[in-house]
Amino acid sequence: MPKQYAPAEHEPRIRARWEGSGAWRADPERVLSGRARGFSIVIPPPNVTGALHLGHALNGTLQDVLCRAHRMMGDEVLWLPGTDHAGIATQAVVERRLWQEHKRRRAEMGREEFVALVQEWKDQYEATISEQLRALGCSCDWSRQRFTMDPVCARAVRAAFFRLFADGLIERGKRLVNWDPVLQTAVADDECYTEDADSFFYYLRYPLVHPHGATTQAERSAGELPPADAVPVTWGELARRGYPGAEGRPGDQPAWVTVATTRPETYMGDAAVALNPRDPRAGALRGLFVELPLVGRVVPIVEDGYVVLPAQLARTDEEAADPKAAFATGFLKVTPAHDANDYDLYQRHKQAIDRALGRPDAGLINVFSPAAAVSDRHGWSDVGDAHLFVGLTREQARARVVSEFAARSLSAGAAGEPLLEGTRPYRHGVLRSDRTKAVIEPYLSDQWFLRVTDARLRGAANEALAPDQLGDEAPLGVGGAPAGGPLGARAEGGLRFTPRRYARVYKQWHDGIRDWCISRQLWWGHRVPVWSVACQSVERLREAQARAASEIARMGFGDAAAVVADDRADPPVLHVCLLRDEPALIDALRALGLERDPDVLDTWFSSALWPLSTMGWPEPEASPDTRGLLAAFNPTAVLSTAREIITLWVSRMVMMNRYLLPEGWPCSLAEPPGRGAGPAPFRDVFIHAVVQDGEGKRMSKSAGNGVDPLDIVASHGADALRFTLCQMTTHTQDVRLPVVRDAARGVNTSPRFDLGRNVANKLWNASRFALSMLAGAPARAPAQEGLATVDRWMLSRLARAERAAVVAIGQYRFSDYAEGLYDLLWREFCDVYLEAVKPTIAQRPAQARVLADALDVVLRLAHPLMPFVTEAIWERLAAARPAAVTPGVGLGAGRVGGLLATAPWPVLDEALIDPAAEGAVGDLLGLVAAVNQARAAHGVPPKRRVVLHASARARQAMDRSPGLVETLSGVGRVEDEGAAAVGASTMIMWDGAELRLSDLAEAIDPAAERERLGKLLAAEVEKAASLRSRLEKPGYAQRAPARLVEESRAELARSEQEADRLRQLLGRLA
RNA sequence: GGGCGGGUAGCUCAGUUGGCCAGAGCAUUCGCGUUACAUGCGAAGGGUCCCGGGUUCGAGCCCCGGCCCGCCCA
Repeated sequence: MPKQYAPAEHEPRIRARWEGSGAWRADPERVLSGRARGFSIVIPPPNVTGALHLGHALNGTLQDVLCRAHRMMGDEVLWLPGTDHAGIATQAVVERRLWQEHKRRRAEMGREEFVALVQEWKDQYEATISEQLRALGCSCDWSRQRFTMDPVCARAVRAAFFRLFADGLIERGKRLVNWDPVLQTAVADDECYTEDADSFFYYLRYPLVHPHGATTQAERSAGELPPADAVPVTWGELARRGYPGAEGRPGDQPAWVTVATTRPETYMGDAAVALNPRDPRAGALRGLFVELPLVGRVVPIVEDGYVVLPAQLARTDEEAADPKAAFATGFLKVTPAHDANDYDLYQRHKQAIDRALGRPDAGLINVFSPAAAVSDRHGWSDVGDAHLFVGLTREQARARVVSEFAARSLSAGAAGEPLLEGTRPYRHGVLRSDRTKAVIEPYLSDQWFLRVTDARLRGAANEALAPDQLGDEAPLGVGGAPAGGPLGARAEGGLRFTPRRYARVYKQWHDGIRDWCISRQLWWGHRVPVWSVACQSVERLREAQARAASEIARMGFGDAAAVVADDRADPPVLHVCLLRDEPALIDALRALGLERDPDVLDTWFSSALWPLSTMGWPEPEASPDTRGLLAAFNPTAVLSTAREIITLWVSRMVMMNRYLLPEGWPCSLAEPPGRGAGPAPFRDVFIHAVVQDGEGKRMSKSAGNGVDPLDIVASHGADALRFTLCQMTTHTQDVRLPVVRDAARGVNTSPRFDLGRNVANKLWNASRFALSMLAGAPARAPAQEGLATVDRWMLSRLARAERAAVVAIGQYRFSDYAEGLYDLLWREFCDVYLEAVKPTIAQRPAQARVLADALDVVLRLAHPLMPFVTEAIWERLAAARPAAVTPGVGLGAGRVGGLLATAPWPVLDEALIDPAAEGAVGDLLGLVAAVNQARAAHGVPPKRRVVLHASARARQAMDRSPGLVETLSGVGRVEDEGAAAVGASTMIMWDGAELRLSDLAEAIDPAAERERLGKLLAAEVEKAASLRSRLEKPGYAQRAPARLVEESRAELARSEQEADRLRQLLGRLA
């Protein structure tokens, strides 16, 4: 074996052995027949837009640790890999490349050709991603790799959509969405970012009017038609109404209110002006209206607490502190079709506004085209004199509105003040599209919505939480207490988050959830399976509905088609959702005028089905690759992911799984779905930390601070990468990884990975040494001799480490797992045990056996974390180890191909835990430390063997672990206490007494000796003083537990005794 | 504005119901080519546990009030 572990020489070969063995392929039969417990994980599918980053590597490592550990513990493991089509992201990337490389637009090539092109891109990246995961050693079941748009997943999407549509949970409606005017599609909040921009508040004057001219209320109720023109309200009238400040204005002139806005270009879409009911002007304005300049629309004034009072009217400090208060006038233009807050405000005052404007939904006045240019063809009809804005872009329209308002005034003649009262610079956040950087337009459009607010979805998701997740009491066994089997079949009882605090995030998100817009105006994705036709009237709609229903029934597709007639839509529209593409039926629908919806579904719709679709739902038996999977492996054991995914994905998976699987699952899929009573798709959700750079910044391509996991595999090896990532994974929300540039290789790396590399190398060398000793040991000799204390110590440490590893893994404490292994391997197996066996192993077959067992146990415990190096060593250990195993140690053989990856987790009897041996070796290690400190203080050359004059007690302790102290501290000879010292000598303190150490050199430096003993004395005096003051404090003896008081007293006595001895030694020196 | 996480050695982090003079790795300094490993071994230095109060025999940990960094939601 070479002196250094060279990962590149082993990793490809071992990967090939693993993958060739078929050990990763899950067998649902073993679960369904009760022969093994199932343990499954579905991978959070990476986007096909790019290569994996360090976050993926971290998550992949954690999942692999869990899978490998459970596989070794005897569970049947399914780790299901796959990728996500990432609709908008992928389409945008491919469109950009298409333009850069071929100067072509997708519109020129048509939908089919474009989708084929994206497919090619996807194939390429999917291959890259799976290769990267393999390079990390991920033990995924590659035979079952899925893609969110492959036929199996597509079937699930179709079935889920159909089910939800038929149950009335999917509906089409006009709503405000985030609109990317470049891609011309709705985008989700998480596909946008906010950027601060310098802008202005514009102050626009809207004239106050009586809407109905001179008609009185009495005349109107008598059916008199109002005059066409509104009648201006004068300042005089306002003054009579008690409007503060109106007296100062010319009484015969028209009055106005001033709205403050950052978006004057949307004023054509105004449906009202709002002010706060607590505004002192509110009363005077009640019943009045304003007329929009140029447009001529007369809109009502409504009162709503949402409106910010201007700073001078603020009643509380909090109101005054609102940054908008400084800019507010108290009047808000309400543009429901172009602002989400205005939309909500409109919903609250819908009756009043619709009545004032004369028809239902009249407030939704969309004045823009999908490209965000002013348009009178998308819902705006009363253009009036505002036609001069039509056709302008948003930016042009803003400038033109401002200049028109500046140029016009309310009253004719020089006295008139301009409609533009002024502008003030204002810096505020502007929402932009991730993909195109375009400013997002809140846009009113027809979209498909999933009513996630329904109790069957949101309610079911919240109810899935384990009851103790939201309580204040810490649950027993955070994140899953091990109980039962090796890793514990935790008691049932619902979804659990680890760390637990994320349960609250999950719950709170649901409480504020809105219906989910699931349509996207893209080409890359699952196309909405609905065929529709708009009808001229409700009567026509009914006719069309009847014809479609009879066609469907006649052709025998009653179970595969759902018909919905929407008579509230304008115009009324008939929708038919199809479970499958049935060409004959589609032709028949076409003949009735129905056309397929061009939109595709939001990517998260298919992601939400991932634990179902990957396992073949709704027809798992249809293919050999999915047969049995759903029943055996859904619910999965755990989902491991990043925290921003809780809302985007975790919640939606829970809703879908609970909705689509029947109550009492696993049972027959033919059972009717339980209406939200099915199981959650996983028992645990582990939220891992986000890896940041050394400054606490998120790693990103654009910032150039990212680390490519494959660069680390190349430089340090996969095991080193895995160890370091695991070791960092605590339960905090983020972890920092200092990033440095490796100029020679032109890549980013981190010194932290050296730790992992060193650990792998340490394991390699320890094994190399252990194997060489085993080769020389008389393996076959029957072991008559008992075990030395240090052997029992080693077994005890192994037994404890095994238990600690199980607990750490079971609680997703990956850092504890890694550090526990580090201590076991480095501090105990290498620093102590390997040193201890050096002088004795050749004569002690039993010790050789313990050594082989210890190495085997270490390899097994470390395998989930560092699979490559442990597998490489285990190959060699198999040939070198003695046939017999130490009693109490259970080490089964590899189940498949002699692979460690398929070998059982070690079993170590409780009886191996030996506190006496641990205490004894601990004492000896204290002696070793004392000797080494004395050697260092006197500059004794490392090679020089010294003489230890041991007390009877020391000698006895040493005899039980022969050679241990000698090897570790360079003691060449042990003499009796009374024996004459050779050469220079010194005293060391051990167990409250001093021992002489001699033959350090020809002479020692008295100054150095004084310094050393002085330091020891000072420490001892400090310690004794602290103990004494504690004991002297009133109440300590009475109130502290007796055990502690006892210990303190004993410790003080020992400390004082040691200090006395040191004083004597110092006195003798002087 | 609401919620959450963090602040402990130069750096990255442990510190589980409050109880040994507060720990690890890296970095630093000194010694070492020592027959498993220099990706190693031995030793040393290094701390106002963010600040201020409180509870307690005892606080890094619990309570109250601040400050700073970060994340999520609105």
